[in-house]
Amino acid sequence: MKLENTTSFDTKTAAKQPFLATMRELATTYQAFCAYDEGHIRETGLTAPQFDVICTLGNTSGMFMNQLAEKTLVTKGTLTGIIDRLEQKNLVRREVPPENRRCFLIVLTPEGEELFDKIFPTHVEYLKQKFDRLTPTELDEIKSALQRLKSIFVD
Amino acid sequence: MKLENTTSFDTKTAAKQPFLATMRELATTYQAFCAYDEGHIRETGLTAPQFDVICTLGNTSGMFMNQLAEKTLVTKGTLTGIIDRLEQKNLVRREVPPENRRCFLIVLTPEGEELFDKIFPTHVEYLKQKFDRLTPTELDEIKSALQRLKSIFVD
DNA sequence: TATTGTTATACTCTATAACTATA
DNA sequence: TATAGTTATAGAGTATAACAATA
Repeated sequence: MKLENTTSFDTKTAAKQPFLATMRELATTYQAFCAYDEGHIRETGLTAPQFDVICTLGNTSGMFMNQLAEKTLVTKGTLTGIIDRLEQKNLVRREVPPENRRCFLIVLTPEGEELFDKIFPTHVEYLKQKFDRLTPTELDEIKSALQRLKSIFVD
Repeated sequence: MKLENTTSFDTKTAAKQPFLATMRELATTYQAFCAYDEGHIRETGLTAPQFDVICTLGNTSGMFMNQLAEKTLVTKGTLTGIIDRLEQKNLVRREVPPENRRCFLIVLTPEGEELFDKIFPTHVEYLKQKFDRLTPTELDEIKSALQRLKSIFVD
């Protein structure tokens, strides 16, 4: 599960600060989503960061470590370890582009692509099962609400 | 940061599945919040799970391991380690209730309370700075939207 | 000198399951 | 037997910073 934030506040404080309820709702909603999401990821034999890397590389012609680190929100040092383990599993490989030999292009191997093709549509379908309970309007309203919430953390 | 889920999907798939945009919004909003939240937690010298435990114990008369594990969403085995480290820092202690010597009551030490009293209001204030950018109505709309979203993961 | 990525170090957390002590 | 928590095991991710190779 690995949650980062504090979701339990004593009631005295919560009553005085209504925003805490909204914040808690964000955390618990994300938790509920993650619990569901991970239920499926676990079955793939990958860890969540590994799964994320595979999905990020899927349908691309490869990415550099720094791009991949940015997309998946892990530091370059951490990504090195993740890629190492995916390489051991023969799911990705490092290619050295001749024009800039300082960087690696991380590419899915045929096995990696095969896994992606197998797990990705299944995963989307698995998620869709739940999200189908929302009407298109609701889906949109929720998206807008989240965008508004996210906007307060910018700058 | 430690995120659990996949947020990048290729555009082809995303176009066909609008719910992915909403899902991504949930993840990135939570990320934005966490990045802000953790900025402050780091300064306390605690890890996020440790901070969560201290905040959960604040203004209570103590909690049993199993209650605490449930509240903070970690397994009891993991919590043992977290409490061990907080005990080493002299912030919490284990008390054995005479009526049931199978369990421990985890209580903040005076140092722990002092830390809580110092960091908790500061943390709430730190968060409030951002949430004050939302009107009460917006705060409420966002909360409702999140509740609706969370509801799809129940059962 | 700046950039890309690796390595080293050391720690925290995670999952799972077996185990101890108490009830 | 059931419950509360610990311990054992093994692995994965995290942060930070120093480092090598390339540009």
